[in-house]
Amino acid sequence: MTLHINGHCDEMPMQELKALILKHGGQYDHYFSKSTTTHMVASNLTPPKKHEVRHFKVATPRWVLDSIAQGKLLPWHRYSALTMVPLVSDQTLLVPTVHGATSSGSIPPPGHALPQPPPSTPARPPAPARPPAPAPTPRPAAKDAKDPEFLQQYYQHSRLHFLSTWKAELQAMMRPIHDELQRKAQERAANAPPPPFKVIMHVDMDCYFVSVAFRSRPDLVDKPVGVAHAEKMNADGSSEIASCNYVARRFGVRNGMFTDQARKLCSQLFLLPYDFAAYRTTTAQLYAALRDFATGLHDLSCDEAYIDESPHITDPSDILPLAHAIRPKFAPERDAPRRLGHHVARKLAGMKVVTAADLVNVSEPKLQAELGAKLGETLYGYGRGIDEGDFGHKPRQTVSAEVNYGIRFDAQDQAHEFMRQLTREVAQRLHSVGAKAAHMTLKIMKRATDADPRMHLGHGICDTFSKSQTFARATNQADALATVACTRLVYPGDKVEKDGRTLFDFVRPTKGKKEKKGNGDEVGCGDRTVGRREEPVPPPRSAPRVVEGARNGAPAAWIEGATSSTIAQVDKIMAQELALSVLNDLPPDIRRELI
DNA sequence: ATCCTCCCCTAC
DNA sequence: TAAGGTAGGGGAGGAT
Ligand SMILES: Nc1ccn([C@H]2C[C@H](O)[C@@H](COP(=O)(O)OP(=O)(O)OP(=O)(O)O)O2)c(=O)n1
Ligand SMILES: [Mg+2]
Ligand SMILES: [Mg+2]
Repeated sequence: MTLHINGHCDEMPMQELKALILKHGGQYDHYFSKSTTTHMVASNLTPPKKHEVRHFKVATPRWVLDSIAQGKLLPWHRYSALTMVPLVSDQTLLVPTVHGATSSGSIPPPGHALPQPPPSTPARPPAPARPPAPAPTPRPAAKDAKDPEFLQQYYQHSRLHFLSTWKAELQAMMRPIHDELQRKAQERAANAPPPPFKVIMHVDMDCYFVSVAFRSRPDLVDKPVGVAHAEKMNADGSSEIASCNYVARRFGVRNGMFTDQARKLCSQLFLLPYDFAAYRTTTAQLYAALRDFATGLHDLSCDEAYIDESPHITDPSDILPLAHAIRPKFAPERDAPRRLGHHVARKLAGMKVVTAADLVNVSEPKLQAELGAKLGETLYGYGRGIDEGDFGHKPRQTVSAEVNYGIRFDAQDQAHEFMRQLTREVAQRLHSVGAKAAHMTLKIMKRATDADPRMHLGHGICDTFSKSQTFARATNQADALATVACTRLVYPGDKVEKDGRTLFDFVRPTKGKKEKKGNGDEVGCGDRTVGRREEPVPPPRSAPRVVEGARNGAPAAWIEGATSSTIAQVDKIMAQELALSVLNDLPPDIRRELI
């Protein structure tokens, strides 16, 4: 059973109550979750709050203390914290509990029952009533990017940030292993005939985040389950499902779907929380295991890798047995096809290409005309079993930090302060990989006029703008990056009188496209004014100019209002020594020009 | 031709 | 009570 404590309770500090619950075999939800919380514990609820939670099982802390003291689970309704509210008759409205029980007063199976004091640890006697705990006043959650704590909190909770940064860490971690495998491969090539077949296996963990969550919730393996942040219990909260298991997929639930939509498809869906630390250790285990099977290893993501098995294969019939050996539950029918993005898939469907086999029916020029030269050629090859994709690692070319959530600035200094935080982040990452950048790009997303105003903290429909600049010298200094971002790529416009709400003003505004995600085949871009070569970075130009730009014919020299997103990206990163040596190798006249 | 800048798209 | 990041491939169109 899983309890959530609402507000503070009169009997004892919340932390102590929580510790008691955990100690005696209960689970604890920091946030109430419709799908995992079985009971709520509350001392004093305001009438509106009572109304809000009237469909849930809400008991007083005394219920927990008495149950522990008596060594058995007492019926919660004797301790209901909702006595002022008439009991509802429609119990079917109750969300599933961890045990699937929907009737009130259900007693969980013994294995999960709250009172199970181990003989060695006598139950703590019920705490005597005390005065209310001193107001714990934890710092309120940072609401949006105006809050200086926002960035850190956001990163702690963003799964996409986790995926991306963990992938970069993985690649760094794998480099020595990769080098070693490469060395062995060269040795083999020198001493033995090349393998008759090139066999690359694609290893991908099933519903990764959910599978990790199952380790602590084995009771749910047969249920439809997703991993997502807790939703607001009341009404309209919804969060994105990072991963869902195959039971849930049978209902149509998908990774990346929002919980409100998912629940319409599958009302019994259970949602479990993230556990980023566990993903890390599990991924490390995965890669350690794969290294022992493979003669080549290409890390793709936290749950996925290519392994080169060519030397182990002398005949095609060896392939499946080997795959079975590597993964006992290997299921050929689940072998994922190459997935296509929305836009490409639509264009292909227009050519009557739905499966890979259909690709043989389309000529290469036709594919190239529809999809671009490169992708057309690549897909033409795929249709014929040709994949020239290389299996190597390239050094990283860019480092970037980007936030498109919680961006709600009212004034320019807020926006600039946030830019300073982002550039500081980029500088730190450069330092951590021992690199400097020779180029920087700033990207801004501006909320489109037709964006949905009810949007919570997401970015919604936006126009995007970007501007980049080459540095005279490569740098990894946070201050330098911040200066460039705030004064060279973007600067406070002259027309700040606009309610004091001018936020960013592109030195050279460009016309943006319609939206970030979604069907992006509107008009192409254009309207680029002259790009004259920028001066070397420090010192910044003293007199920035305002340039009129146009989007759909309207003057658009500044961006105003509740804006959206920011990215600070540095390009052409290089080892520190290299940056200097390249510079020193330049002919003196060019060098003087740069410095 | 090739490079550069700004933009789009994809994957996890 | 949510947490739409991040890196890379690549194209259009102008500059060189
Ligand atoms: N839109 C997405 C897609 C994936 N992920 C995370 C959660 C996934 O568990 C993990 C791995 O992604 P996969 O594409 O491999 O998806 P799963 O492993 O969840 O499912 P499958 O069994 O189809 O591989 O990345 C995410 O947060 N958001
Ligand atoms: Mg997977
Ligand atoms: Mg995967």
